[in-house]
Amino acid sequence: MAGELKMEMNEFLPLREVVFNTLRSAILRGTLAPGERLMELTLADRLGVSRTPVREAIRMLEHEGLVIMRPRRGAQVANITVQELNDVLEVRKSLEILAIEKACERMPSADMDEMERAAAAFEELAADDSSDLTALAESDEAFHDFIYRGTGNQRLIRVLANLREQMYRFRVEYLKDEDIRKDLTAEHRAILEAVRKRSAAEAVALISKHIDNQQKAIYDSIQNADKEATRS
Amino acid sequence: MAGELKMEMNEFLPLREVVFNTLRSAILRGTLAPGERLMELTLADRLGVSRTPVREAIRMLEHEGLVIMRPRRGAQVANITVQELNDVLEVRKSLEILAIEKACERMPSADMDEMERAAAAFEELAADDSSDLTALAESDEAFHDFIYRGTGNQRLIRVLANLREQMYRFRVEYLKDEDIRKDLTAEHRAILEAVRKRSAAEAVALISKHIDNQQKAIYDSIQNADKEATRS
DNA sequence: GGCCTGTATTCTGTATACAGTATTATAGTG
DNA sequence: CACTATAATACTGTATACAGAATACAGGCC
Repeated sequence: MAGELKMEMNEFLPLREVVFNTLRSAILRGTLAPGERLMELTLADRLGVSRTPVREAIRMLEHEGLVIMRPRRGAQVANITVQELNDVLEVRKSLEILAIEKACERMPSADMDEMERAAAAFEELAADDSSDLTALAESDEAFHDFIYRGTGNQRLIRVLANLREQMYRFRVEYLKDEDIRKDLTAEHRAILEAVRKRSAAEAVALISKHIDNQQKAIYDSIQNADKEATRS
Repeated sequence: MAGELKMEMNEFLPLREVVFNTLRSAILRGTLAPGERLMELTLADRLGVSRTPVREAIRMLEHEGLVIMRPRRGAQVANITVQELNDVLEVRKSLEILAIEKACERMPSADMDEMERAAAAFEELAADDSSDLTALAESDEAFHDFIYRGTGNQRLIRVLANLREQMYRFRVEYLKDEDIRKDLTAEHRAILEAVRKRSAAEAVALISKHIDNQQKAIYDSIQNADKEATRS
């Protein structure tokens, strides 16, 4: 917890964004553990900025659901419960289905070619055992972003992006397994084909399966984590 | 636009909340017009507070979608386009359907009795021509809140509440028509019965209709508003 | 020994000050 | 008269200061 917070420098971004990104990735990679208190002055000192941008960054994190705030008591890293995970996944599944339906209707054919390239890029990374899991996760997200964007619904894009963030902490876990990675590439291919055919029914079935698999993988990884925690 | 911003005083609420509520209702009731710039110092002076809580309140409004911010240029009251309204309603309909399904599964019978009372309260207000439309709108929302809560999904509750907020500016309009009010009470009754029977399919059909009607009513009221604007 | 109370300390909430960027107004030039 | 350059202004972004609430700890009391 005395982990080194390295500012993700970027000359021309507002400080609050830089602080936000820094804290966010610290939470997601566990440098800031769930339940840990986030004190404005401490963080400000450690990051070499004043309290103001830290404060604003913490408020942004609260909206992402990564931090919870209690009035006059400050913020602490959110401790995601299984219940909350279920809640998020329930909403997310419903919206992923909406998204793929609308994408089947509305996505321009040209964008499908780009989507294909995204799928190919993911496959390449997934096949390489040595590749960085974070990069792999980002590539997976890039693929799904094409579906989101295909809906042409800005609000839907925003809500889905936010819901996905809630699960960042688990996303890397389920990519470790090589079998899962293989399944994922196959699923991506199938989804892509369904969208190309503009067959909403088929695409919905596929994406439902895709989410269910992901959900199951996350639960498994939580189980394992619990077991390990018990052992030690 | 030099409208009087009266602070909604509340001794023990943080100032940012008070400012947030004040600005929010000013936007929703049109005291602050769409497109109008929100300048921190000006607002702070007018409300008799410093820039800090104003700043935080504006950030909160941004998340509600009532305000848009451009870096280094400040904030202005969001100008909702028909496109955005469509986007919100598309997402909202999908989640209202999810909500009623889950409510049919999960709502405790005891809560259904409370829901019935909420429906009755709405009917009473709706029947009285002289009643306050804002109060009526709130009563309508209270009814729907029971559905949301019946899902037991905290995240779903939050997302739906936020989406509903986006349409506050229009909500009063479509309650003015007495025929619509009558339809609404009938629809509420029917929904309630379907939930009591735990008949998800029926309830979904009803709520879809309910949302579609609302959507149509809002479009009509926009049309009328546009016509009036053209006339003058 | 356990509980309560008073005090010290730490932290948030709010106000204010300062710096630097956008925007607007003004003057000068072709 | 238009158009550019420059200066003034107005605002946000960031830092800092101050006040009061929450917490922790110590000492007294039962």
